[in-house]
Amino acid sequence: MCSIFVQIMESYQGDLTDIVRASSGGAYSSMASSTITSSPSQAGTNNHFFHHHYWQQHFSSDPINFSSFMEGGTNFGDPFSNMRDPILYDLDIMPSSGNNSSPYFNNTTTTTTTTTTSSAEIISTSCGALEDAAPCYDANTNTSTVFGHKILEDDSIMRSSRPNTKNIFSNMIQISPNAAKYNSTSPVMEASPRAIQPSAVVSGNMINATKDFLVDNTKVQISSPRNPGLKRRKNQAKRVVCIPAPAAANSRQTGEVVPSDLWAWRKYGQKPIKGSPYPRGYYRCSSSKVCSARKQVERSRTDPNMLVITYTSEHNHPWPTQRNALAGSSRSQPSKSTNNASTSKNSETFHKVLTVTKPKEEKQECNNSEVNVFVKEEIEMKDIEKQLEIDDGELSSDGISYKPCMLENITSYNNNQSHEDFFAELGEIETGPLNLLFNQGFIDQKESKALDPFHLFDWLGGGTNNHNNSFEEPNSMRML
DNA sequence: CGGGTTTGACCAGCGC
DNA sequence: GCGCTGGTCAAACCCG
Repeated sequence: MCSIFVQIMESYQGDLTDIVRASSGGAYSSMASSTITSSPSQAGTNNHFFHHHYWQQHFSSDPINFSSFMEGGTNFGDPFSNMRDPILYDLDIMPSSGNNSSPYFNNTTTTTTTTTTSSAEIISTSCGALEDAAPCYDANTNTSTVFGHKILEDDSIMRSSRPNTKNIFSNMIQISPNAAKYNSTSPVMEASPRAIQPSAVVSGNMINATKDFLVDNTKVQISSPRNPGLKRRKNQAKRVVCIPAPAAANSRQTGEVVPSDLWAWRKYGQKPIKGSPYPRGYYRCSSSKVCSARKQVERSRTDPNMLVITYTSEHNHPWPTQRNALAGSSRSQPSKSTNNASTSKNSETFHKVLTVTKPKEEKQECNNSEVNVFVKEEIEMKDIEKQLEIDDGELSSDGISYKPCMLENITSYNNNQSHEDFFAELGEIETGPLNLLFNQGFIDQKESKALDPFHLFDWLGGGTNNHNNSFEEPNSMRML
């Protein structure tokens, strides 16, 4: 079972164990737990259905999206940084014609926001979400799936805009507490790794941000090394991806096996972590010297078969368009053995769980049988936590722990609409992240597929580049 | 030679 | 204030 968890929590300390709370219970994750563990048949069925149809509809005609998703779904890259997770695409805002007409995206680039949101704002807007939308109550499971919407609302605070709330996925990936960083009107485009502040800008926002960065690169501010401000990124937004560890076929003797992605990473450190027999590797983006993106790779303490990849900050540049930009990553690429059992397993189903996890609670590790892939979005949530503690009695039952929106809404679709309707809507999001990128001026969208400017076919097709020719599609991909 | 990794040292945040 | 811990630096080295 492949599960993707998107979580928001405070000051994540880099241990995946916080994440898994969502799947195994806890005061703040009972809803998520109910879906993952208490309703496996339903979830599995729905997700299998979703997976199968989604792949067929979404990727069969779009190799770029396909490849990007392959990275996220099976090759375990970092599609979550700059590429919108196709599953999380907002069905309403994604322009079918690729004209970037979405007001949502426009808002992300024109709204100046703050990076902090008071608990009152969060809670009140959450209530607003409940009242206004409350679209996802599932009588069968006695759960409400408003968290995605909550995030939407939270996010909308920062955007001074409220997207259409029809879509269930629209907000899961739009967690952008620092979206304003990339605002073209921002006085300074913080681009230095030493100067940049944490950002959870993701996907579409990032694409826009990339544009802004390119257009307005005079705003780039490069600070001197040894900027003390980055030593501890307490407020850093992080995403944690837990994946099955690829086989160590081409790992170096002492190196960790780091799954490939479309970004070029350079390892700059490795540290033994207290309490863990496995070291943590530190990587930074090597595509751009001013890119602040970093990731940490370590093995799960309790399940060495799982890799925990923590992404920090965001890329401030497009995907590397030159193969040589990926050259360095070849040394740490997984071998063709990525098509192992667990990988194939991952592709069978999808779960997406968006939940709030109370930090520093008892931790649990990835459970390979339950969770193979999950993503956690983190933002500074101290205020939220405070409010949660205050309102624990009320919110723990229906306000904080949120059942996975995707599953619930799929269920809703199952009940109220045909699958075809649901996935027909998904089909509207066929314009993938790269297309968005193209829409931002990189290339004409209509030509994107033919031109394959990112050489994704080469990467996926076993070309000479050793970065991705190690990729072998999992069984589930062969359905296509 | 240019890119990567390795690894010890340094530094800052945090808890006591 | 001190020690622990984690994140980063940078020199040395490796690899294609």
